[in-house]
Amino acid sequence: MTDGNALPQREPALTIAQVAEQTGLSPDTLRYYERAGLIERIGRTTGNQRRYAAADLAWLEFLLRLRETGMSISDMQHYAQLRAAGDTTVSDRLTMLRDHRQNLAESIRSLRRNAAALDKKIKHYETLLAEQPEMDTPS
Amino acid sequence: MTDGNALPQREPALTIAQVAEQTGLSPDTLRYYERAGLIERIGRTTGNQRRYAAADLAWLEFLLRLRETGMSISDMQHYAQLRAAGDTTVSDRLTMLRDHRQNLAESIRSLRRNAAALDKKIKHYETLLAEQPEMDTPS
DNA sequence: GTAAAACTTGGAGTGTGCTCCAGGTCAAAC
DNA sequence: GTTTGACCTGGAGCACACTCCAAGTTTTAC
Repeated sequence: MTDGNALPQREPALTIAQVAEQTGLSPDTLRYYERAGLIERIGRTTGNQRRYAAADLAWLEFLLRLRETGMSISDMQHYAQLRAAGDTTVSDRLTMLRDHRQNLAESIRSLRRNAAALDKKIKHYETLLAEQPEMDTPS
Repeated sequence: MTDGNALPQREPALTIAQVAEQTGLSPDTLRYYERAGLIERIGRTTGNQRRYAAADLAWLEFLLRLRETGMSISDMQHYAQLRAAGDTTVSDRLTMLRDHRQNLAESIRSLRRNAAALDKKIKHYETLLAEQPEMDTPS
């Protein structure tokens, strides 16, 4: 939201390939996120090529955190819209984050329960193998 | 194509709808899993309708655990093939489970890191709101 | 015995989140 | 100043994990 669209001063201004490198996303995915409205329109060179500012990077990294914790694209779109709408949406964003945080806590708990059950199964197999170490040699 | 397939005695023998109810999977998904080879062919009535035995239920529940911890269908297919191949594959299955368990541990760690970062963001927003409690009343 | 509900199959369709492509423009290196 | 590689857009295509459908059969309830 600087000017119409010009690049602000002398910020780092990374190319899409550099951002891809740093985030682990592909250039295609970066363009897809922008099209999908997860990212506000990135500043361009006079030749219409994207140049990412440090703030864009930070926002991308936040989005990645949401993604890695299982937030859907459509929820991220919603969050991005709130963010774009300005300071009056802070409490809505907080609500979204708290909800997401709770879901996350629950899914971590669920994973830990399943991990414990897996450990049991693994121990069971280990016992089996310890009792019959070689199947190749019949009695 | 029935026989070679008859129902064993007087086991519980649940219908597909009952298994769907108990596992939370849809009947379509249960049939899909069977077609995909995640489940061995389920016993049938003389009229060709599926009747699930207790062992089928137990296997399904194990599959669900793998699924919930992020194992792909194709990996589950692989595991199911090993299982169908009999006791000589126990050590291969153990290897798969250990690998999966390690991936799971790493993804739990990652989720916890992200959860901590989310907590920071949430606190930041809470502070913001505490400082400017009402935006509705301009100064 | 019959009507309604549940089940069967093979195959097509769907939502999500990318990923690839064609045809063209732009930037960097020489 | 020209070549080479990076980038642009709109749109098609893809992998995954289901989900739905049509047309027919079986089971259950009465």
